[in-house]
Amino acid sequence: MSPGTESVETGRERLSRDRVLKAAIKMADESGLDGLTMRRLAQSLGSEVMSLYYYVQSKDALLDEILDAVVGEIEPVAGGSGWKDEIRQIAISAHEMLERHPWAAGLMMSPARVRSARMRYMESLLGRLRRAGLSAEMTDQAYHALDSHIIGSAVWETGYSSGSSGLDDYAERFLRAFSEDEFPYLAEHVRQHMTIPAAGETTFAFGLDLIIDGLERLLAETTRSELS
Amino acid sequence: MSPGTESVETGRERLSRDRVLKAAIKMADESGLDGLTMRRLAQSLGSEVMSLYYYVQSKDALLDEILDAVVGEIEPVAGGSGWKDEIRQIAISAHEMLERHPWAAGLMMSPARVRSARMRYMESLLGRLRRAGLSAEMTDQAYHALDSHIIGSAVWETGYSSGSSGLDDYAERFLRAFSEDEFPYLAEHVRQHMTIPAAGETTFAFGLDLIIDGLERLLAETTRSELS
DNA sequence: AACGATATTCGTACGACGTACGAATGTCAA
DNA sequence: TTGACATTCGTACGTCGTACGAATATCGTT
Repeated sequence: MSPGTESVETGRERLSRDRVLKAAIKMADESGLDGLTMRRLAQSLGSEVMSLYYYVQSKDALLDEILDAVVGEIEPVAGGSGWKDEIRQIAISAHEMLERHPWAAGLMMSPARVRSARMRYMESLLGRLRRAGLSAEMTDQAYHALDSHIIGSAVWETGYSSGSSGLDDYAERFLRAFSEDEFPYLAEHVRQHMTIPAAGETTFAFGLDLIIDGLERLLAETTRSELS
Repeated sequence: MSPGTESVETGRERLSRDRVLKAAIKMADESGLDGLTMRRLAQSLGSEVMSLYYYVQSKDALLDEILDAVVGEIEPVAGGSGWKDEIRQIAISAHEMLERHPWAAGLMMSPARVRSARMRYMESLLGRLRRAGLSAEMTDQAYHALDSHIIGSAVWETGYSSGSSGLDDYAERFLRAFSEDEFPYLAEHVRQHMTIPAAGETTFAFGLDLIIDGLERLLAETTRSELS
């Protein structure tokens, strides 16, 4: 029982930049961005608030970093399978990342938060489009269409799943809140969501293919008119 | 100079639910959601904080209300011009609303905030799709594709225009922050944004038409296979 | 082993936020 | 004038991010 022998008492390790970031991501995943508090974060690490500021300049900087960390989870795509497939894979990987870390969607909107992983992601998407034969202008538009869809879908799904308990409870209360005569289509829509469980994946892919197929057609038109 | 004669001294009128909501919208438009503070709001109305709570149950309820107010600005579309045009008009009107009130995009994501104006908007969009001949399932998917695009685009544009001063300054600093050899396509993309001013409208319409045209094609396929 | 330098952790305090509670004030009918 | 009700506000609490500087731990040198 010499002092200093049982070095760890409450399981509290030395802090580190990495431990702080990991814990922050975990907390955001579990409690959302609002649940991520410097005090709660410190507590979860067995430390005091101000200790965090040795590893992070500010909460805003912390958000920058964990955003770039999760963006880095988007898998770089293996080449050689045609631009349609490759873009599809990138988009789906991004979508999966946003399902794991729904809070990231809201952060991705800001160009002020673009860091290295995000730049690599943008570069790969832009590159595939451009090399598929799209003009610079069209690449630009296509990129935004894809990103809008990815972020917009994530934002939607987040909203729908965040209804604490089961979605059905909410949907039923919602249905009772208005007359079906007045909103017949809306009623049908809500019922659709109740019967089909977790259609997120399918719905995302539906819109994605709408966009990609549209691009393919535009591309075909362009090249055809260039030949004539 | 009898007391009580000059009833209004600092131009401060009686408060009212309407004045509170209008001021809140104005403040959110000018300063963003973060800039909308109960204290600042009271100040702008020449009142004290707690006076607001006579007209509004909580800040959260206030957000619900101003969201529904601006959603109500989306123009109901005049019928008779074909479903493609009508859906296009609804989407564009929604997009314009979100340009006027960028903060609304972030709020729209939550199904918990669906109120009457929002329900009317959803009903009209769902109705056009369904009456165009889409199945219930396809209507569902199409609706989400459209909404994702609308919200996603708004979120993007918000980010890009919120760079305080000119975008160009930011873009140039951004360009210097990385090597063009490493990110050639990204560099081109940023330049694209610098040269073409305010491409928001065009870019939005580009993606929108991609989706709508895709729906038209799917619809054609469906009806064709039904006939056979 | 002792010391000084550097790295790491933390205690205290400030101003901003949303809002609960109840008292103060205004308005108007009887 | 009085009482009832509508409207406004003062005070106070607990939350947040974080500035500042003091406390403590760690480690290379002697």
